[in-house]
Amino acid sequence: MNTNFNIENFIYTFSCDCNKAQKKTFSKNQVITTYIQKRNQLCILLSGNADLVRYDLNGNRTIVEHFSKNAIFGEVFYKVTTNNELLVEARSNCTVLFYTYDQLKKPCTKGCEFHKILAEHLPELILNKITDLNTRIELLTQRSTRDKLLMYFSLISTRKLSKTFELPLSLTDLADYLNVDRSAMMRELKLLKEDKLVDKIGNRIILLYE
Amino acid sequence: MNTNFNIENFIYTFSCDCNKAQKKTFSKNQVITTYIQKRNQLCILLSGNADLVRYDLNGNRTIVEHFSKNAIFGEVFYKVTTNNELLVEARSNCTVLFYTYDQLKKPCTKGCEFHKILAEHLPELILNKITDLNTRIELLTQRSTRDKLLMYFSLISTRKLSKTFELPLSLTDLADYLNVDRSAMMRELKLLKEDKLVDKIGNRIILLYE
DNA sequence: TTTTTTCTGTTGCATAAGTCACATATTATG
DNA sequence: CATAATATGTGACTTATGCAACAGAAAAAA
Repeated sequence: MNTNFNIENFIYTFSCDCNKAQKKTFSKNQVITTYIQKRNQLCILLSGNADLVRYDLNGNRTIVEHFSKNAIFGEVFYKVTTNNELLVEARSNCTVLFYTYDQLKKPCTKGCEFHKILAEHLPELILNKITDLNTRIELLTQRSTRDKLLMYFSLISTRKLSKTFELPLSLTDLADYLNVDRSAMMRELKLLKEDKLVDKIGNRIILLYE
Repeated sequence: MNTNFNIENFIYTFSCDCNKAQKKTFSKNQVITTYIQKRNQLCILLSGNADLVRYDLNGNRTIVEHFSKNAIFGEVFYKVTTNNELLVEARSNCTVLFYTYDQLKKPCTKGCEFHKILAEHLPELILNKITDLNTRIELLTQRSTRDKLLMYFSLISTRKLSKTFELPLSLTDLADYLNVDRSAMMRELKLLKEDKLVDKIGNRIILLYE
């Protein structure tokens, strides 16, 4: 999903005269930013994991996107105007770079190394984001809870190169990510076990098919 | 959703020595391309409308994305490997530019105008794509068929700046786009009419709330 | 440690949404 | 124009999923 290029190392190495970007750290469960459609904010996640979470008027919670190292996110990408609350929440301790789109758009007048390297790698980061979003859509357009679970497991499985893996999410979060009711998801999980398609020991998933 | 910049005009104006891009035209319902994960294809829709459509093993059809003028699409953005068939189908007559990602990535050695302008505007096109995808996810994560319909109508309404508008899709396609069963969607549409939230005369939708 | 909070696992019940089937309307096509 | 093909609209029935509620396990906090 993510590039091997390590922006963080580079950030630590180089300093940039013209750089208006802010670097901040967050601890688990802190709110990194809210989407309020004005600042054209663009962020890069240097380390840690975070989620874009939506709370709707009925109190429903949806994990809209999940971000890991090198993910880009922020208001620039989000023109949807509903009344819902959109927060980026840290899942673990995080380091985040804050830009505005304008800062990134125009080339650095001072010709500094920092901007050069960032501009060079931004297209790749963006490309990764698009494939992530497409994968997300693929997941959400699965017809049933069962299909969503199976596809999610399959994605993690290929990422980890193993039919056995730890769930990177709590089951509560997984339900919010797959956009299904938690108890309904638990029921389906049980049925998958009964059908000998999937086994689950604690946090560990074992795919039994193929 | 899309930029005001008109690539097509520009394409007709400039020619490019180094340009390996192919420009092709398609008539309604023709298949523009299939996603087969090898060629790193990247396409720009110069004119017309097209859909990325998925046919799954149960014969279900899903409209994954809808593309209009200046939309970019192609395999580069799509790393999902399911057994499903992924086709881009022309909804109307279309003109499409075909690139590979490699062609776009490296700067033109001949320094021609064509590449310069394209490179200049590509970030904006990509940004638009990301907001489109985020909107798509927002739509798909609506809880109920009713909510999906209401959000879809609201999107078109803001785009058209009017509470009255023609549906740009057939109802059959709309169901495939919202990822719901067609007859269930029809039922919900009837309920929305009964609840005096939405009216529908033929192809025309009238939003009655607010 | 103890206490509190969050997460997991499960149930009964209600209901939204899918399935199938068909009639009519509308749009393509020979 | 006639005929085929596709889209719309609706109803009866089934099923999947959501909802509410609770108990025990695990994790976090005091």
